[in-house]
Amino acid sequence: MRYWLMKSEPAECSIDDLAAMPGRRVPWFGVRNYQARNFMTREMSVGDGVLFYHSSCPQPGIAGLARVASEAYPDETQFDPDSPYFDPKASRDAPRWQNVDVAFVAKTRLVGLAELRAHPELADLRVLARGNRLSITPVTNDEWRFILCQLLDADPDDVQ
DNA sequence: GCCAACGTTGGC
DNA sequence: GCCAACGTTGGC
Repeated sequence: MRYWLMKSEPAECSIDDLAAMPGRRVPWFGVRNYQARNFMTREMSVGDGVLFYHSSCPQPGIAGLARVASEAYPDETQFDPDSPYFDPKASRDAPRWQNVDVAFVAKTRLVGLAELRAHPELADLRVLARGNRLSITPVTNDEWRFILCQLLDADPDDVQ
């Protein structure tokens, strides 16, 4: 079981939008970065924990919890000429881009960037690294546990 | 709107 | 394979 932080622009798909989806899940389409894609195809497993992060918005930060709900499979939008994510170099026979499904777990309070940066325990959180632009980043067990405790207002030592 | 940082492209 | 130019990301 691993943990991930996945960025979504709330104007595209907010945590509330995810909660309102049929089945409360959505294909994580539109990833067009090889490193992020490889996380989905090579390192994610069904059931992995996801920090749902709102980016490019007035209040960037963690907005909820989700779960990886499928193996990776070809991202439909790469084949659709009308999609902004269309990739003319992709074909059904040779897809370039993949996505997993992500399922809603909970909406949380907004944990903003300033708050995340204020905790020394999160000094190495990938999404906080200078110049980071990856839309999917790994989260360590300790980081996951610490952030959950922040959300639950609990002491990390009391939670396993 | 600015701009730092990074990924991708394409000429050589 | 190098690297300059360009496009994109994303916080501020």
